[in-house]
Amino acid sequence: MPQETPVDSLTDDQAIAELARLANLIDAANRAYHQRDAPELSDAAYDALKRRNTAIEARFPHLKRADSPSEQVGAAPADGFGKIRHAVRMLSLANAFDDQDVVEFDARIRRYLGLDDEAALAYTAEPKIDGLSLSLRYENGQLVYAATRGDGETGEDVTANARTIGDIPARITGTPDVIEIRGEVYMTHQDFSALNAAGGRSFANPRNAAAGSLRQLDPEITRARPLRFFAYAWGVQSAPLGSTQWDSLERLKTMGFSVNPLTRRCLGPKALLEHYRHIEALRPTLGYDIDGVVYKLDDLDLQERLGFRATTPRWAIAHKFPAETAWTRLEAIDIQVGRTGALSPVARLAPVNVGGVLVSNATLHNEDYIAGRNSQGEPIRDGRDIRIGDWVQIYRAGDVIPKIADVDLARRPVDAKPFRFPDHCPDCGSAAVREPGDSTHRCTGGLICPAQAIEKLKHFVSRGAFDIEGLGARQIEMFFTDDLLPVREPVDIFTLAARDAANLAKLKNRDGFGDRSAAKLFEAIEARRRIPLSRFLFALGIRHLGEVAAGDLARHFGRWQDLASAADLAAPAAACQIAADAAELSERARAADEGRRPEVKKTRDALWQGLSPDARAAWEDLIGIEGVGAVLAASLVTTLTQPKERASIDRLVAELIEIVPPEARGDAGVLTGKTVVFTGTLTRMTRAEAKVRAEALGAKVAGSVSARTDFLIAGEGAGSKATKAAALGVTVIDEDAWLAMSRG
DNA sequence: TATCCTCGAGTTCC
DNA sequence: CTCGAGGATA
Repeated sequence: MPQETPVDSLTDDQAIAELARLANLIDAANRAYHQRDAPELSDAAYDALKRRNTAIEARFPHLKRADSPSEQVGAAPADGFGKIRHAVRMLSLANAFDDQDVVEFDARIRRYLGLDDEAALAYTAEPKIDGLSLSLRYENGQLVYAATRGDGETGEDVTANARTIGDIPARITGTPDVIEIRGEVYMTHQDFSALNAAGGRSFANPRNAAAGSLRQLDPEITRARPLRFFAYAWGVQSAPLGSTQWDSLERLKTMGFSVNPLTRRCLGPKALLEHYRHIEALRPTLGYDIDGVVYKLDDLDLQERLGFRATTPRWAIAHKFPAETAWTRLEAIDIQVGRTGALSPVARLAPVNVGGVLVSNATLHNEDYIAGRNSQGEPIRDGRDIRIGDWVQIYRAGDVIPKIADVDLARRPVDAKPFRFPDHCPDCGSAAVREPGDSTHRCTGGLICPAQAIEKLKHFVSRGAFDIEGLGARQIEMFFTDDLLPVREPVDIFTLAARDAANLAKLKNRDGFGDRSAAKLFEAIEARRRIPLSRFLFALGIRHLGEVAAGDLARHFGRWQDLASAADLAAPAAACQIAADAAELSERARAADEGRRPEVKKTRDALWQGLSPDARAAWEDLIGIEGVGAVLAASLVTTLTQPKERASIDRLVAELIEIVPPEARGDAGVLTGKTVVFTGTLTRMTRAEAKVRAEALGAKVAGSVSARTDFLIAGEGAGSKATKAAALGVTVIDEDAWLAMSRG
């Protein structure tokens, strides 16, 4: 890299050239950051470019460019692509990494369907192409749009580019009126080498090349790139394609799509594994990148019965090939502080190429992982005795997260010492303690720890939470340390505009902001003064309270005020729970020392006796919510009733216009709003299946019978629950009645 | 009390 | 994407 001329000694002409060069570099970096099709600059290098640009602009204000990078916020969403909402979510798949995982996948499905002893199930197995997934929508046989996967819900409209790909027919015949075809866009090794040799830019690997080519603003550039497409799935359809996965794929072929020729139908996990080895053996000769084999349950009716987990279908899995590895030196171990105060060690590595990606960091999880053994001194799974200066073998777990696979003890420096985990927060200096039974050290600084505060704020504006456009991690860090417009807690975000108006120096005149971006940011913030209760709760960043639990709580309470008062009522109970846990822990330790059996129930009961009925009722109500247990409840209640935390939340609430209660569950189901409990053995469907069924009909499925239960569904051999239900006057129905009801 | 499943939290590179 | 642990269940 050439030595940079100091800003002060630049001539006007040199400054113009330099500003142009910087604008180009920064623009390219922004695009790379956004489009993932080029190697990215490090944050430090990126910042250095921006700083130099700003310095030159300050020295030569009259030379500032119209498209100055300082006018743009961070990586501007430079997309010329429209957004398209997928009619049916684009899925991701669960992964299997060894034979055992595949056997379990099959076993899980049989268990769920209650087919334990029956003949082997049929699956399809096909190579998992390492490209990018694309969804094609055809209406009356015409291609109407093509969308990238995006986040699964919404993708980018790349229709014009998709039309230039030879494997993608513009028109298909003999199909349902409306159908979405899904598949993978990829580039062969040969085409990839030719493209890179032809000059212009060089891509790191075929996948990046395919991604970069598909996301060209000019479709003519895409046309010139040798992209290909394999179809493997379908979304909405007005008529079924077949009754099995296999038949449907055959149907796709007759429509004119390429389906991977190595797709096979296999009976049972053994056959799947055989085909996996076959594909693995052929891998080097295929001429395109694959990263595993996908297995799907063949029978579509069974697929439908199995349904989905949060993000993945239960009826499919991706069996990944072993990851690539590389050796490098561990130069240092740094400690990062998370939003809950967790201290996480990170390995700083001499940069090394692992499967086409330059890796310089790797997670080390916690103290035990680095030591290779737990606090009792027993070796732990995956753990290694890792020391600074060691040669370590890196792989990317699931081809993404860098991890340490192995340590070369022969090359360990003689003076290398075991890593001593810090007992203080590297950021605020507070004690960092590791609770007994916990694997992580936690900073006890709470609200006073700046690292925690920043991470909490980042979480607050993140996607599932307040999701404020134009306010990402980078901006949060900037505002946190800002003297004029500080943002130290969530409420500060909502007072930004007013404070900016009152300031002499305006945000829009700052580095990294312009007229437009400042106004847009304020607009985005305004829009969030109305926020769904579930998002609001999730945004608070309370430990153990994630998106799902936040949704559960929101549905249960409906209004923020109701939840807050419930927390106030339950406060003594939460304190009691925590005290009882602590007492139990020390009692167990003492009992172990003295060689007697611990007495825990008594103390717990004694503490519990002292509670007011109101407190107890409020607590029981919380614990009664499905998915909410004592740990979450205690965390929630103590946070909400801690005076400083609560004051901060109240300040935030005062700035909001409305915390919107969740919409009542659609009244589509016959069981909407009802709470049902299952007991005994169901003979015609498994418990798990029945639960999903009931929920689809709008019911809440609880584990135990209470006065709030509407129906108890009693299978064979129902016991105490049935007795209790009778005593409480709860309606008890048998399996036949349930089947009739659930068919509606 | 033990076991299974799902969620939460933390992390990397693009 | 993975690990740990919370929560549900047998």
